[in-house]
Amino acid sequence: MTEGQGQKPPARKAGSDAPTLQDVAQAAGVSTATVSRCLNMPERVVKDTRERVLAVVEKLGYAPNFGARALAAKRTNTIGAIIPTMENAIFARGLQAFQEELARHGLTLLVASSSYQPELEREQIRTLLARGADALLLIGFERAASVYELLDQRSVPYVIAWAFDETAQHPAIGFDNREAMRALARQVFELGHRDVAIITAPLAPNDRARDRVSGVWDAAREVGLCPDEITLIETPYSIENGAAAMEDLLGQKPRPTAVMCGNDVLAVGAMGQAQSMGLSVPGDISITGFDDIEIAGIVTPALTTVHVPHRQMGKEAAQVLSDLLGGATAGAPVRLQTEIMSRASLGPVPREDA
Amino acid sequence: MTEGQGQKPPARKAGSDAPTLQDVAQAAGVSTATVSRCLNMPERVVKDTRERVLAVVEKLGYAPNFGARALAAKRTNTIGAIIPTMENAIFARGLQAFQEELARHGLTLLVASSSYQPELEREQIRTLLARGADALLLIGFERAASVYELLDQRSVPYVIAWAFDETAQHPAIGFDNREAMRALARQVFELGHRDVAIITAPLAPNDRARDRVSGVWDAAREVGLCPDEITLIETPYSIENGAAAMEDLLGQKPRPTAVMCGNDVLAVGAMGQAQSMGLSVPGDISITGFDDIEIAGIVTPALTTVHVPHRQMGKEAAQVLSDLLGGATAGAPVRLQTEIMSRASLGPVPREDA
DNA sequence: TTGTAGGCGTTATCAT
DNA sequence: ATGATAACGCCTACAA
Repeated sequence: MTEGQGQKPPARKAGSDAPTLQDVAQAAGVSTATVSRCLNMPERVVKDTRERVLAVVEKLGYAPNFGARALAAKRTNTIGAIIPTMENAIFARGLQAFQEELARHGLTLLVASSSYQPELEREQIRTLLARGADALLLIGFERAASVYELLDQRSVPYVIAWAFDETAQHPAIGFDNREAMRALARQVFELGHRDVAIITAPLAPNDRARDRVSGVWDAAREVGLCPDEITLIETPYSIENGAAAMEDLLGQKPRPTAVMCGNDVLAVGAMGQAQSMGLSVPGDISITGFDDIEIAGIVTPALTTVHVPHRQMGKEAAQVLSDLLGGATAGAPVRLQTEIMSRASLGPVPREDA
Repeated sequence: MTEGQGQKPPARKAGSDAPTLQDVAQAAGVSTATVSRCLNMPERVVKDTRERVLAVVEKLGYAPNFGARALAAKRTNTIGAIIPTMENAIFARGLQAFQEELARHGLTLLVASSSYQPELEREQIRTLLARGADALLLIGFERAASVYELLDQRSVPYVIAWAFDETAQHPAIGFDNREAMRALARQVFELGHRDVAIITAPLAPNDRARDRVSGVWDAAREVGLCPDEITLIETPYSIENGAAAMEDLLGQKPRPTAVMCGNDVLAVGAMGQAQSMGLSVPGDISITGFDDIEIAGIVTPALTTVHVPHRQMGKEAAQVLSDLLGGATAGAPVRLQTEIMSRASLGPVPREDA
């Protein structure tokens, strides 16, 4: 020792650091190993010392350093989720349920968002893994093969949500976007609509959106309509964009009598725009949505849409991951049921008066 | 070496681990220090080797282990935020801006939610610090002194948002909830309303909600009303709860002619309920909100509410933290301006017909 | 410009 | 039941 009088090192300029295992061990008069055991395998230490140690832990406000723990244990009890955006209420709701269920299993959620950009998603996956995520929640199937290879090679458990594909080779829990939208579109066509338009989120980076559009096309063909005749507008998720898209649509020569939207937010925007341009919904024009978020039941008229069990999906996804981490082998994709919520915004085709 | 023939250790049963600095260094024929420098101080390594190293990094898909890095560097470039709930759109919007601005400064956001529970918030703060958060974003001023002491002792930079108090001893950026609500309440009283009710989020764990109620009381006193005469219902944030609260209110003896809600979500629920019970808004009853979220402009009639610059607040909060981390000394609390959005849901008091 | 080596806080394997 | 002690992956003086 070069300087031998002080008990403590010279006071640091900045505040003191967090207490460490070392600090606790010293204060309790035991080794760091014992403190560690008190925290991780309490039954393997005698009651007497355990209580003493835990008292010190409490008193010092000790919390294990996460990084160090991850480094040593190679496990973090953390699940990473990469969602396209946080601003979308449906992801928020599903994630909430996901995280509640994770907590029930002693797992923590780490969220990242990809802004619907595949490269960014890839980046975020790496980041989450570097941060020690033990498993991942992914949205939709579509991503570069190399991403799946990475996950596979590192043997990182993952589950895909918000989409369903019975042929998919990945653990998944979701619903059939195409089938759900087809069912809704059938109702639209049965009501006599033939001049139909679609407002959807951008299709390129979004397989769920594409599936929904395909569903409309399927139903169109069933009634002898050519999908090409269906005007399609792609625009990002927001009420304003929905309104702008509707404005475009209303300028078309044979004005559509029904507009099917890829989600409720676009639908609400579209509806507001139609009304503010003097049209009656569904008197002059029918509008449908997808997701059944809260606002769908609030607007006037209430929105006919597809109900998706977001919370259930989040919860079951968490269970799947927990099982996977427990060593379970991946099961077949799980398919959740959707339900058409028939409300007021979809009505029969208005009588011709052109 | 006990077994000396294989180049590689026996293949692991599970997938391979992530590549390490070691791996990159070996493949590039340099030391780990050089690889580290290539990543952290590229200018301090010659172009030739740098390119070679970075190529290997790319090829191997190397990403630095976050925990190890934090351990060694004692810095993570990560900012922690503890918000009461993710389900509230206003926090979502502000956080989004916060995170965008953080990214601009090379910082990453880590979010945790406290569910409006002080003990949980305290817990989450510890967790975020253990995870290496360099600084924190907190919502509202109210928390145990011991929490502030902890932050202080560890000299963790932090900023408080969504609230303003000129006397506060903490770095803060927000708006004056009380003053904003008082201004809105004045308009309500000026329109002749005297039978007023309040629907608010639970007050106990929420200083912002309390401030807003105080604002109404202030305005009430200004017109000679006793705050006690103002019915007050506390209920958690949700459209349905707003509706239920309104149902209660409409059963009262002198039915209120105006209902001021602590936030837009409760207001929208309240409005829907009033309408579905046959009342006209604002013909029979006026309703106001707070926050000016998107839905406020969508409902019919559009909601009179207080606009809060959530995005600006998020952005500036990020700047403050970035400055603080850069060594800047904390400035005075910043006050952002709110604005009353006069729309259709607030009208004059209906003529008496009792 | 590059390499060597010590240490960051935990866990886990051995001894004891 | 408890205590040493070697990793874990990275950063950073310090040396060369």
